[in-house]
Amino acid sequence: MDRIKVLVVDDHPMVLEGMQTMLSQIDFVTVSGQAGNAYQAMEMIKEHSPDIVITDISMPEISGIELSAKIRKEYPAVKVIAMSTFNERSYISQMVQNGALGYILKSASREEIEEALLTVYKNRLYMSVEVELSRQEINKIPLLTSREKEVLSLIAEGFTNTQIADKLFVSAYTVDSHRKNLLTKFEVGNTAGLIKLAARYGLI
Amino acid sequence: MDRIKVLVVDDHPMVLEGMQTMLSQIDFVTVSGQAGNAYQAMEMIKEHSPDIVITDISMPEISGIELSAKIRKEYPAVKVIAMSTFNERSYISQMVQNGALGYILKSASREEIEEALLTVYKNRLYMSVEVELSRQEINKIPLLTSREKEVLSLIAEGFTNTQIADKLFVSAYTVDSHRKNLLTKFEVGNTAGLIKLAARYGLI
DNA sequence: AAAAAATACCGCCGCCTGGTGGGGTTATCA
DNA sequence: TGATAACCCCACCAGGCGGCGGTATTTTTT
Repeated sequence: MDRIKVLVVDDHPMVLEGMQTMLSQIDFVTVSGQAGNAYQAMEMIKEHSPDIVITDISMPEISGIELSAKIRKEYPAVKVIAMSTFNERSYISQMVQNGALGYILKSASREEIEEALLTVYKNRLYMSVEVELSRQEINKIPLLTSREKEVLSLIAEGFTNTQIADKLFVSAYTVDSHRKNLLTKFEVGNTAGLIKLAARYGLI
Repeated sequence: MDRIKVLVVDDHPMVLEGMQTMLSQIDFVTVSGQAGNAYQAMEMIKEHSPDIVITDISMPEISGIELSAKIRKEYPAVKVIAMSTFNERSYISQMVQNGALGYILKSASREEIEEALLTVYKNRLYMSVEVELSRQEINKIPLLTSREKEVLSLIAEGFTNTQIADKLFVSAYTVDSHRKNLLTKFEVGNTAGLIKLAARYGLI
């Protein structure tokens, strides 16, 4: 097998250097270059035609998501692995929709990067374990009605049942019912637990 | 001037490698080692006695904050620079309280790391520009006593005053007092607002 | 000695929690 | 087409506990 040519894209120099070092320790990989933004990345692809592009998601100007779409359009043979921190899980589906074949976290070990590269090279989907785990957690996020979302936001802002009732022109009992349904859906026993989960899921 | 001996601590191998590479490009720096956790870090300090330790904040088991406190206690001559991602700014005040002299983000450039090292080496405080900008928000984070942090965590997990009292072997009245102090310190009117702010500040 | 933290207590008001059910809309199917 | 189910929004009640205003002692820290 030929060595896999990899291009790394990230606006953080530290990550760029770290990835470069880690990739150079893998014997079947040749790093064909580094790019600090999407423009540089497109140029490097044109010049070096890498097999795989590993790109950060959140970058100024053009995001990794847009870059991925651009690559798929102009260079469909080039495979994309998306990379992010723990806190950007919500982008996973967007990346996959835009043609990314892999998804890893910046905390990935050398072994994991190796596996991701090999899997994606064979044109198969790779998801890091942590991502997969958090995907299940995402599926645990209850489906809320629009009214429930409304009430949840107001509770989070510290309003009481009565105040919320006044704002929504309904009885305080009604607000209370919504609150209770929220507690049931989130499987928590009181407001504190509710707000904590809502914050974790990015709902407030 | 002798070369500054630097130890890097981070549980993400990619950051470790990246920082190592970037530091090796600075002529007045010698990297005296890498550590993947706080235990390794303490051993390396004992062995190599570095001038400066650059440590990640959020690490499993022992956090960078605790590590910083430990270093100040056992090796007061060793200076600490804290490092985090964008999303963990709330820890800055805690780090400074625990003896860190500098604070940089993982997106720092080589030049910025250089400046941070030189400043801290002279025993002066260094804050990266991005951090400085958000410091005003950080100053709003109330200083909590250890007991208050404990109670806050338990409230966030959904326990009632009585349950918390049982866990801490104190009266429910006491727990209530702590709760009231928390509400006052956070300037909120009820538990919902308390948990929301605590979550935003990364305290729970 | 002074300040801060942790502890403990009282009483009132009302929000919060647990349980129950009615009216309206939509979807599906016999 | 009428029946049934599912879901949402709304409403009510009883009781417990939280929210909130105090006061005060003991322990620890500075």
